Amino acid sequence: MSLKETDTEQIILLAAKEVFFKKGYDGARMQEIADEAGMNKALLHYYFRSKDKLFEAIFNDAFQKFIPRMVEKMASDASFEEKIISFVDNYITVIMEVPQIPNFILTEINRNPERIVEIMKKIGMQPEIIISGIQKDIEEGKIIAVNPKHLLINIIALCVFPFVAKPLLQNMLFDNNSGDYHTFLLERKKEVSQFIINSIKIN
Amino acid sequence: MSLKETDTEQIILLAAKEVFFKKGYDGARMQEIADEAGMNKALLHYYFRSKDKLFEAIFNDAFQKFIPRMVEKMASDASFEEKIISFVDNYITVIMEVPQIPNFILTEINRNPERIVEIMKKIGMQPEIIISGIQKDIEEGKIIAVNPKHLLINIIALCVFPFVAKPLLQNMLFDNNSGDYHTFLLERKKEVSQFIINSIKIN
DNA sequence: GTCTATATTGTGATAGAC
DNA sequence: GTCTATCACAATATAGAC
Repeated sequence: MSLKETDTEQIILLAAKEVFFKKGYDGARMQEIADEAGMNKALLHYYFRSKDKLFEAIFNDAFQKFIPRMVEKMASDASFEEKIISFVDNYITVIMEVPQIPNFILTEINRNPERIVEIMKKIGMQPEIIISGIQKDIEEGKIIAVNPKHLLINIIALCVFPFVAKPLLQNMLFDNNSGDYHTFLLERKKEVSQFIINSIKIN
Repeated sequence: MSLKETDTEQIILLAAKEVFFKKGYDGARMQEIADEAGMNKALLHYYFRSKDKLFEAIFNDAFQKFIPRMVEKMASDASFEEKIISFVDNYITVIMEVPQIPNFILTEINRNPERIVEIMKKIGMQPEIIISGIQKDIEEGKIIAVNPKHLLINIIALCVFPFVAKPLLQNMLFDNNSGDYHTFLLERKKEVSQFIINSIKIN
């Protein structure tokens, strides 16, 4: 494949990402993507055939980024504290690089829940490994007895929610000063892991 | 106003809610709302003039339900434990009555963040009252020293996130068995308040 | 108030020149 | 590979009969 061909394709993907992230599938317009990419609508179809195919490329890539790399972190031999600190810090850092992803993914998944079944198979994220990892830590007396599924959801919720609800929380707590909210999100790396550790540590 | 007029209006609102909740503003079609309501498109415009106006009616109502009634609960003289238990139980119960609301509100707010400023004024939810309430509990030594804003977000995140991410979590943890997930959400009333209390209690 | 018919504009997609 | 022109259909909104 020539360099030029790959180039155009990447420009389209970048533009499409921009528009789909902001407007969602239904709100996005091929015309707007073309404008954003500085080219013609027809060219989008030449490279991706349809709006659907173009969207799918964006969605699959974003979904990969959204799914936390939990297995490596949580299934190690480190102490639970270390595992939590490392996971939370890493996950929030990753999301902050493309903070629109959580809202985009959750919106699109709710719009079309059937999509999940097929996606999950491709990814193979195996939550059972994390669940049983937590179970093991409980049995070894490292943390108090909790329902692992609830704990897992709690961890993810604490990391992700501030990004999904950003416009609301930003206005509610900081009068829309985006710099403040950014600082707030950085603080959360420590706050969240501390919050979790406190709630499950053995006294 | 005659009974018949109010009747039709209510039927439209009910149908619109159904469709807007599922598809969002951009995905919703006036035709589908009309079908759902068992009447003609023209009638929707007769009662609400435009898709925008109809949407606004739905959105404002849903937003009211989404904003937790925190002030009453959190500003009382009860112990912090009691306040948390009461708030979490109540909020999750309210959301479970119309579980599509969190995703609907967060999607639409991200799609059009400008909307918030104006809405927030109307509501007057005064988060400062809750923040300073938490501050007071800290000063009185009822709970450990934490950043009140982070604690507030944590509480809301733990309650709301499982609804926003339902399709994902349901598939991830329960192989799409919706009965299991419903039970899981009911369990959270206790799990979440316990989780919060553990993390901030003084040893 | 409620319906049918229609105006009008928007939007994904393709044909065909260069 | 990239562009212009255009098709075909979808969607909001209105006109006007009943």
